[in-house]
Parts: sequence; structure tokens; C-alpha cells
Amino acid sequence: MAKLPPERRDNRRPLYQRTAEALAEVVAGTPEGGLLPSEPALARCLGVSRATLREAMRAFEERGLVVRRQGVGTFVRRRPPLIESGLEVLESIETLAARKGLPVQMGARTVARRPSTSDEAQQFGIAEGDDLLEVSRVIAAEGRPVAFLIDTLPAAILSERELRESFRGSVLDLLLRRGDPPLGVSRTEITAASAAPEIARHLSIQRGDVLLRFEAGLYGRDGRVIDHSLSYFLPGIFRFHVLRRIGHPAQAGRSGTAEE
Amino acid sequence: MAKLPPERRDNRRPLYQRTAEALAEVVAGTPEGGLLPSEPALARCLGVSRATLREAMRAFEERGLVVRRQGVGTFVRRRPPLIESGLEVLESIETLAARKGLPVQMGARTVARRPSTSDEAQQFGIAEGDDLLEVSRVIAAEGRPVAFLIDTLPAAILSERELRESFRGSVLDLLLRRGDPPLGVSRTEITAASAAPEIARHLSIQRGDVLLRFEAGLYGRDGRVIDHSLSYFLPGIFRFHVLRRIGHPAQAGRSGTAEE
DNA sequence: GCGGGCATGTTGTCTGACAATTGACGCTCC
DNA sequence: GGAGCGTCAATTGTCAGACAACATGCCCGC
Repeated sequence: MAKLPPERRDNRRPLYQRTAEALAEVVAGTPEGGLLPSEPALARCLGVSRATLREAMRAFEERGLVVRRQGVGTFVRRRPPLIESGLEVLESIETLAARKGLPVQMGARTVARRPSTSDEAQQFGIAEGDDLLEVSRVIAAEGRPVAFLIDTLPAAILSERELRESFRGSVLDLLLRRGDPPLGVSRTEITAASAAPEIARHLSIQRGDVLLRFEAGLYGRDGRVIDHSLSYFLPGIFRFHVLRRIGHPAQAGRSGTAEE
Repeated sequence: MAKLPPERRDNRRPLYQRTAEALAEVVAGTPEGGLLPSEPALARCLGVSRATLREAMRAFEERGLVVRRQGVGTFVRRRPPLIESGLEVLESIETLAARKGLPVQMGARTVARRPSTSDEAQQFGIAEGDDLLEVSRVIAAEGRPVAFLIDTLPAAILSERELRESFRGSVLDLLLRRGDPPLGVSRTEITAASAAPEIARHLSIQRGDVLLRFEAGLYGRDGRVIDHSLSYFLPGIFRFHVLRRIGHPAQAGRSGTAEE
């Protein structure tokens, strides 16, 4: 067995994850609507047990990448274009733009340090009055401003010095490069807004012009908020989309606390 | 075995799915950060094998609902508020509003039948010139218009007669009630737009006012487009959000492949 | 008192088997 | 000759049990 090259088998990352990656390549190498090898064959080929393969397979089915039909086989789904470049994966504007082949530059940047308000302190899990760092900057593509971003995070997490030295336009990328604290998920709220005067000035547009607005909380693995970000995009430059699955009625639900 | 009540075991839906639902209840009934029962215990309790349970568990982990630590246990993740009411689940405005306790009414409705253009024919997988149904309506909450929706779908899928009889404001809900064709995912593109004159009139707002705009393709399980919808929302009424997970490092350039 | 080995419980992975479902082939009967 | 039906092989769905890897706390020896 063990047909996977050693650098893949001996890696210290969980086998399931590596299997999922290998499976991703297999899926990518199969035409849309095409039939995948059978599970026993694939498991043999990847050097893992069928159970492990099936866990990865299940995740792929969950994401809508493959369709399984008992007694028939597993097929690569005819996929909506750009399936995995949607909002479900958190990445910086810079990373997104680079993937799309659109070069972007960071424009005017300002950094402010100020004590936190009571609300903010609670949100970040720090003491009231502890310092926050507020980083705002303009992102430009082809010489034209296309986005205005404001990040707020405790100064204890990111020092001004480190910001000066390592910041290349994205707080997210900086935190990812550093690897600490470990990041979990981002909860992003989406709405539309008209440009306030200051933002209009930064983006060289008219006051009141239409903007797409993201307000996001970046959560660490321990559930604490690490970074709060506010993003304003000129509509039409970036295309944001999200895959929505049909909700099984019995799913959502009572999390005990009936808030809102 | 078979501790699950019969109505759950004998159901014709796949066991894995029912297990996932049962697991959802267990997770919902566990405090945040709490420890779940061990996998063997849970499997016994749900009347399924550990392998099946693990597939469901894996899906939950994938969605960020639980955290598993080898040698320790599985914990319910401290979740960002409102975790599963985000955009990742496709539901109609009516369903969403009902869940939030906000009563909505359907306002002016128009239905048009017209032949498809070449582009549309390709999109829906029908012959050019085949009829399409175009349903537009206003959604109002507390007497005030808050959304304007336009659905377009082949007349072969939904007849004018059925539309007249069963339509209660949502094409999605209608298709779900009917159960045919089986629905897969929806790919929704998100942007901001200023209100065109006609839409402004429908929503009783000024021309040029800011709107949140969703353009969605509803895909059947076979990958074909079933319905195309365009939605305009007044910002601030509905709160849309999405959970974004950190992208797996599999994509960026591998830096130190020398050893390890 | 203190440190290290060890017992115990958990998740991670593997193996092999059988059940359920599907599609195709061949056979029978008309 | 053709239509209908049973059989069979291939595939996914599910199961049971085992062992490995790992984390934690207890207990024993020092």
C-alpha cells in the first residue's frame, strides 16, 4: 500500500486532510459530470482506508463538489463557475486579487492608537481603556481606488512596530504569516451603504455614491474576537459570491439562547 | 440497537443525514465549549455505527461547529452569534422573515411569459425561443416595501396555472414544496446598486438610492440552472451575513518542503 | 515532596464484511 | 423475433471490531 509519496504520508498533518487534498486533485483532473474511480480503487490508489477516504468524500459531497449515487458511482458535479473562490473562504483582498491576476497597490495608510471603549473592550475580551490599533488604508487597482479598509484590533495582539515592519496591506495576511494567534472563522455582515464624505474622499467618488460594505469579526480558535474590520468596495470591481445549500428543515435551530 | 425512534430509522432518507440531524440536536443541547459524549457512546446512543457518526461529525467539524482533539474529546465550538442563520443556507425571504418573527406580505405581483434569448436558453439548458416565466413582486414588512424580487425560469418547469394556484411569494418555497425538480445549490452574487427608476418606484424610494443586490442561479442536482433570481433589498432591514473559514494552507506556495 | 512511568479514555485509522441499490446481460416465454 | 423477467456484477451505504496515536491524571518509587 502507501502509494502516496512519503512526503505526503509522513507529514504530521492529519491524514484526513491530506486525503482531502489528494482527492481535490483527482476531482480537478476529472471532467465535469465525469465518473470518479470506485471508492475501493481510490482508497488503494491513495494509500488510505476506505473509511478515511469516505470522510473526505463526504466533505466534498457536503460542499457540492461531487454527487454520489448508490449502486452507480461518484460523479464530479457540473459546477457553478468559480465555485471555491466565493466568500466561504476568508482571504485578503490582496490574495483574492492576486489569484485573479489583478494587481493591486496599497494607497494612503493611517495608523491610530487609542483606548478602547467599553463596548469594544467587551467585544475583544480586553479591559476597558486598553489600547486599540486602528489601521485604515485605500486599495487601488490600475491606479484607481477600489476599496477602503479599516481594521481595529487590540494593540496587545499587534504592536505598532510589527505593523510598521510587516504590514503589506492586509492585517489578515499578516496574522496568517505570523501564525499566532490561531485563527478560526470570520463572521462577515454584508450590506450596502452610501459613501460618507470622508470615505468618498478616499475613494475619489461622490458623496452618496453606492458602496458594498462588509463588516467582519475575525474570531480566534478560542472564540475571542481578534480583529474587527470594515470594508467598503466600489461595486463591480470585485465579484463576491456565495454558494448556498438547500437547508434541511430540521437543521437550524434552538441554540438554547433565543436571542435577537 | 436502534435507539432512534422508528420514524427516524425507517425513514427513506440516508442514514447519514438523519444522523447529522440528531447530532445537531445533541450539539444544540450542549453548552458552548462543552464536551460531547465520546464517539462510541454517541454512536450507541444514536443507534448507528461509529463510522457513520464520524462522517456526520466530520461535516460538523468542517462547518466549524465542533472541535475535535485526539486523545481528549470533541467540544462544541464557542460560536459567533447567529451562526447558522447566515447566507450559507438558502431560504426564501419569507422563511427568513418568519424565523426572525418579522411578518412580511407580498405586494404587487406581475407575471410575464416571453421567449428566451440565446443566452438564456443556454443558461437554462433549453432551446432558444422556449418560453420563460418572469415573476416579479414586492415584499413589504410593516406596510413598507423592503425588497423587490424577480425570478426567471423556464415555463416547462413552472406553469402559469401552477404559479397562480400555489405561489405565495417565493418561487423557492414553491419548488421546495413540490419537491421536483430536486434542488442542489444556489450561487448568489452579491453587490450594491443604485435604484433604477422602475425599481425605485416599486420600493417607494428615490431614484439612485442605495440597494443591496443579489443575483442568484438556482441549480438542480443535475447541475442545470432551474431558476434565476434578482433581488433588491433596502439595506438595514434584513441582516445578511456569512461565515468564512480560513483557507487551508494547501493553496499558497509551499515554503519549506526540504524536510520535516 | 516530587518526578516519571503507567493506566485509562479519547479520537484517528484500518480491515473486512455484509446490505441496498443500480444497470446490464442473458434467458425464458409468448 | 420480441418483450418481459430473473440473475449477476459493480458500486455506494453501513456495520463491527480492532489497534494506533495521543492526552491526561493517578500512583508508585525514590
